[in-house]
Amino acid sequence: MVLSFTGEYVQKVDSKGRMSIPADFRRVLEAGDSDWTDGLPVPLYLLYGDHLKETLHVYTVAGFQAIADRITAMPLGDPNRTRLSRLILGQSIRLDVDKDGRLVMPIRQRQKLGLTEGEVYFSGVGDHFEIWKAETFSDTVGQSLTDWLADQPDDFDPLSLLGQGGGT
Amino acid sequence: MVLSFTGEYVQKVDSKGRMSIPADFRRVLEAGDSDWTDGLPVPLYLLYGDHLKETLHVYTVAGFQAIADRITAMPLGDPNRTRLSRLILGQSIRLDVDKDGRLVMPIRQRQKLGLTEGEVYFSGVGDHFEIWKAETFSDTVGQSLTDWLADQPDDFDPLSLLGQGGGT
DNA sequence: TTGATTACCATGAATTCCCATGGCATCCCT
DNA sequence: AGGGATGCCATGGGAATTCATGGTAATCAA
Repeated sequence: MVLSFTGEYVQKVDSKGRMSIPADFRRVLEAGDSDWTDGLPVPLYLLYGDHLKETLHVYTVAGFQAIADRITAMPLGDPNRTRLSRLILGQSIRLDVDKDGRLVMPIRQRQKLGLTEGEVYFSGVGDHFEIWKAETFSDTVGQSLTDWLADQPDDFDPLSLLGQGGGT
Repeated sequence: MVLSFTGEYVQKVDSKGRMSIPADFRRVLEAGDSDWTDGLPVPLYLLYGDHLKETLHVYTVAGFQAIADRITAMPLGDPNRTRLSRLILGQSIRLDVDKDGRLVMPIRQRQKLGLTEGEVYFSGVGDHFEIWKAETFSDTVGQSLTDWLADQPDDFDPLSLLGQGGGT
């Protein structure tokens, strides 16, 4: 897998639903569209399928295309193809980042996050990144991770959870 | 394993968060990126996951890729995979060493170390190296190591702690 | 028309880029 | 062996950009 989206960022959302996309993520989005050149708006695919509870996922054009291709490659009668089509293809939209580097998130998706105005949390996950309402993230995912860490020994190293391989 | 990051160094940090990466470490970082050639900026991955309390870890491109691969090789439903993704992939960024051999540490990571301006301590740990605020290191880790040594017999040899193995 | 979008400026802070300097260590030449 | 000459290393400083964010005017949609 290509390492692309990494890191986490907290950004503000104004009353119009505008939010700055972290500059690093914009660079990845630009690179992920073969048609993009300097000056053009930066495209992205926003996924909001029902399987995503309190978060939205963002893919580059290339990344989304790859997923779409795999879905359309499935047999026509396969019920899973239909389900995936509805969740992924049916529940995603293509959007552009404006020239100030901001994404204007449609009101429907904002509502899905329970987001009106305030802060959002971005988290890189390699081939895509997640968008959360900042509060929701820290109250749920962030908290459970912190709790889990607190239960580990003082000198605990998460990398010890990796399967085989050569570490220290 | 090939010897890579070894030794310790203290370097200055200016008000912009710039710090010289020890030349020895740069050589390792260069070698750790198969795409790197003379003249190109030297890349590295900076880890700042919540499990790292007062320190940051730096890996070569190859070293980080190896870890990322092992994470993504874990089963999708495994809760440990999710935790590792968030701690390692979500909380790390790729950075370049500038042409003067310095790393410009983003303000967020500087704050995590409680670092404003002053000195940092670098410590080689084989496949990666650690970055500490110099003061923090000497007050905590360095001190506890010194204390522990003081409790050992005069003729104590740390190598006696090694398991089995070769050598005279 | 009225609220909602979209397109355009504005700005302070953060970050990048470029150039400069003193200290060492190395290499080379005679 | 002496004496540069060279080059890398760690640091400092200023100018030029980029970022994130807020505000206002122009456009839409129904």
